[in-house]
Amino acid sequence: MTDRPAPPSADAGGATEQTGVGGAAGGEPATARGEQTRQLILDTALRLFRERGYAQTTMRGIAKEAGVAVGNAYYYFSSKEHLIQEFYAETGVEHRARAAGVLARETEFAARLRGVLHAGVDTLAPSHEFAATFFKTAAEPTSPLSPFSAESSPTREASIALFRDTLTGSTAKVDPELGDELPELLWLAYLGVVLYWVHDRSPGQAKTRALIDGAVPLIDRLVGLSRLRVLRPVTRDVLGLIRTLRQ
Amino acid sequence: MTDRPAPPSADAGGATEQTGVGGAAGGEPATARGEQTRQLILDTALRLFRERGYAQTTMRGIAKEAGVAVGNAYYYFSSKEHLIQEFYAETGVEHRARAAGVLARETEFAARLRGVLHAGVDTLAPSHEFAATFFKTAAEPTSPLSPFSAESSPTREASIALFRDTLTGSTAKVDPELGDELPELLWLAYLGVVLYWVHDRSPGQAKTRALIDGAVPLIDRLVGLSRLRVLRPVTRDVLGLIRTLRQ
DNA sequence: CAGCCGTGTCGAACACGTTCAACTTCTCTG
DNA sequence: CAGAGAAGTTGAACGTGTTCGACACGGCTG
Repeated sequence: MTDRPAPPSADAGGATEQTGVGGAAGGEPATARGEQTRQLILDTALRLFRERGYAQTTMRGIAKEAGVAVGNAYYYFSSKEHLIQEFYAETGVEHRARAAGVLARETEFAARLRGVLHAGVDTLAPSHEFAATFFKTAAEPTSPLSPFSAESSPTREASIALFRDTLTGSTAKVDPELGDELPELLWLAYLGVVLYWVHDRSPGQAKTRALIDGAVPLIDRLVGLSRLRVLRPVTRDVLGLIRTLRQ
Repeated sequence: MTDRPAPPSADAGGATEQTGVGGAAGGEPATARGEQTRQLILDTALRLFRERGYAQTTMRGIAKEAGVAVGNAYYYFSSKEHLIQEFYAETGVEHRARAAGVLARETEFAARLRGVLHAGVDTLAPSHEFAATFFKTAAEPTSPLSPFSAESSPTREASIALFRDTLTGSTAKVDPELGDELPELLWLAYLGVVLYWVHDRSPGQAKTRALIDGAVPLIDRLVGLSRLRVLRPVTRDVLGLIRTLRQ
């Protein structure tokens, strides 16, 4: 069980890059062979996560299933948690792809926002069970997996950009001062939806759908109202508070 | 290092109860000796958590420091995480004690709410560093430590009751329909404050204080507006949505 | 071609949370 | 007072995530 013959990989020649970024775990592989192994481990891990759940999947199990040694997995991913970072990235890409349709079709802000939020939940849906298990990791402030962390920055910025598209591509007329902050606020609202979704035990997470359908008109109305003269001071206060709180 | 003489505890006689609730970990100790050991382990654990942080504190370390065997700790607390449940309970009690002063003094809703929220942060303040570390555990939906879990029910209900006091003891006139739900909503807002506090890296968590001071007037204004005839439909919608979403 | 070195790979070893079967201590029953 | 049985206690052992020193591969320089 401990011995294995040489890997049967009939690998195709070798594109040889010599970047030498230095780091191991976390850095990109420098050779084609490395890239291949990395992908193999990652695919195996995400598959097992979905099949057995996060906690039930062991690093030894991943390594065995992928036909490599445990240490090899740690050469590419500095921890079990870091495998999730890749899950985030994949999810983000698929979210944008799913949202593209609605964004091309709709021009009303409410319809666009509703579509983008539903697209996000659609993307996550197949992973609900295992997402609930690992979610706690993302909640830890010091974790690199926190949506607010520096390491999550690329995924986060991409997600905020999606909500910026949602807004700017719409016919909504927004207080320009609010318009600068709104994409980030919408992203925060999306995080709230995901937070609710993770805890949502209703069949098919139907309640999360209800949350989206109920909250979107409220947000839409609120955004519209923000331009009213009477509410300007309130808008100002809220924006001021938000700017103070941003860290 | 492995041998220890008999514990020096000069224990005072024995009140002998015979409840026989059955369970071990989680159930209350049946004898005075048990109660004493349980307290000892708990005090040691919480002290070490604060001194070294949650992750850096090992069960072996707790046991050693308390002068008991590892297995003994598991006789009283079914997991390391369950030690946190006790931290919650202690925190809740202290929160109420700290809030009592403001609630006895103030009659305005905004002042009362502000006082209660600050009291909560005051209570948590000494544990900021270690709270951030273990916070992730509470975020996992399936965890008994989740503030929404059945096992957290006593602590949760007590906390909601505190916010009910905050409201009913005030001079605020609230839409009665909203009044029923508001305490729970305020508790949710408090969770939001704690969530922000956990991520708050500003010195002395000053930004969390700013959040409270900024958000309380907004909540106060919102609650007041809810009675306006024009906003009744909106209030209705929001309440309807909340009722749907409650799980 | 020899040697070097960066890249990739291995698996034993470590510390941890947790379990469990055996043991001790204590109290109440007969 | 004997002993049964509950309550409490023990520490070795298990499986886990993670580390680390050693080794293999392969292309480049001399």
